[in-house]
Amino acid sequence: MPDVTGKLGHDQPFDTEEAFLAAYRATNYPRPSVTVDLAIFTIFRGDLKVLLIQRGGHPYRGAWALPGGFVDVGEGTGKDQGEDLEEAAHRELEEETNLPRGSCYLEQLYTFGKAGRDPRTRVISVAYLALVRPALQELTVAGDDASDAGWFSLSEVGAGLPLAFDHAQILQKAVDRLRGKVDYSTIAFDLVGESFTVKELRQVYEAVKGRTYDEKNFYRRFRRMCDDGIIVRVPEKRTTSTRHAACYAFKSR
Amino acid sequence: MPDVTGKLGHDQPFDTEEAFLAAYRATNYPRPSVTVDLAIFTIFRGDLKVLLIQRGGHPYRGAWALPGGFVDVGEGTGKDQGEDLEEAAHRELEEETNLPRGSCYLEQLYTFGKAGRDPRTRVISVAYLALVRPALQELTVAGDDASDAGWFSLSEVGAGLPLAFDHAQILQKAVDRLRGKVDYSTIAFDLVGESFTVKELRQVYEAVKGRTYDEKNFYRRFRRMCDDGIIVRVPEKRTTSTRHAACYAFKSR
DNA sequence: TCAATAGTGTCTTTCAGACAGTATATA
DNA sequence: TATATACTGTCTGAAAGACACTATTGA
Repeated sequence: MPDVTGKLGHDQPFDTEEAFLAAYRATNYPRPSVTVDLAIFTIFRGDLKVLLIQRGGHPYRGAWALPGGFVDVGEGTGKDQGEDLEEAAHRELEEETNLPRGSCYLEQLYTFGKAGRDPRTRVISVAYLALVRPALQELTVAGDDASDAGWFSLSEVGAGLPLAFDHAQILQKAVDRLRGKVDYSTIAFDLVGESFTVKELRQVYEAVKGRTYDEKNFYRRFRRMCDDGIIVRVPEKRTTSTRHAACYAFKSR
Repeated sequence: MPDVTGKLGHDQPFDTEEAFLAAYRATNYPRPSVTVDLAIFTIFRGDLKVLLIQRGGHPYRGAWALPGGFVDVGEGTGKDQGEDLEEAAHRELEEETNLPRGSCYLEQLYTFGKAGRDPRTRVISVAYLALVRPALQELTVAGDDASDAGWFSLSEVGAGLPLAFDHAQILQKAVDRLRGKVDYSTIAFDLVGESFTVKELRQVYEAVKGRTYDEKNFYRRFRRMCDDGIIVRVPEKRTTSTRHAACYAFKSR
């Protein structure tokens, strides 16, 4: 039944909305828990990696899972409703990576709400997709610390590393979104350093899409982005080998 | 804090997952209400329409809103967790349109979870996008019945018809998704009849995108879809004017 | 001067947009 | 036979894939 009457376990009528809200008391109909789960990606040595944490307790004890946590809904009353969904995602991202807020790309992915996906109680999970630049990667605890968190190649996850809950499904959706979006958006620029060479950007595309790109054709595509003002030259030069490569930066506006 | 330890308001340790779950009791941490809201579109006389219902009670009494309702989470225990999120969307769609399940296109759109979006209590809304074929349109109560539900042109909604809650934002996102997806998916076929002429399909594209398409170029595009086997000829002919137009059908597989 | 990587040019196909013309059926 | 609508063809430009060549710099 739709909420056409505005009743949320309380009877009508009230003349004004103020009066209604003042008298309103939330019902005790069962409510689900709502979590935010994160598919955090980075690129490390030409490989697309996802951040996983090992579960210390039941259920799925010992299994690897996407990081996440509960959304703070405050007291749930009209006044104190807690944090925004997106705020929760930012907070979790910050907690998991130790990176300053706003340093990573973050977008909502999909909401997973099958009954029984968590054996404890009804949990609806709003999944987010996050991208960490290689330069920031070393700042994350997960980088070196071989504790209960780590970056995993997608091939590892696919081959014999089962994930907790429906996280394999969430991860798949995140990869699909990333792969699809890289073609028609500027999302790739959130997976390279602030300044980058043509080759570096190409390697991001290759890692994300899981295929190679023709070097020459990619140069042309790159130059078109320069012509369009999406990318600008920066004075810097990269000197990894004999000849030095020019550096570029993404121009957000 | 992420749910790395598996604790959901209950202390460790348990040797087996079975033992843990048997002893598990859900906590009384505040939980949000979760609703499913629907942006249901159809095309009527070359115009993209959305289904709105008028709110009979507070808050936003008298305002128009997207149809929706609460997700049934059962008792919230391990055993009885209620209906899947998608199931809730199907149920709402069925209730709102009176159309048989499976007769409409349905996909998850986005989850809206800003604190304060509902003045009563914390409500997280999982929005869905639904499409109703013109042929089915007349079967919906909203068609003729000038009661508390009706199909509205987007221009009407934009110009001086304020929506309740953050539904204007939801609607905008739905329109954007529809507009974007029509170019690279087969979503348009869910807005025409089972059989259709070239012109009819073009009019769907025009209504969705809010622009005109060159007739001849569209024919070419149409024929490519025929060549690719996406569309097949059906014996039927449409006889709206002097010359009869050929009819086609979408070939899902 | 050689080896290794940076960067450029051409051919072809595919598809979209602009535009002009032919075919068919009813009145 | 006239007219309204169904349907077809050509030119052009943007962009992607395949492939061969030139330029720069350190060792």
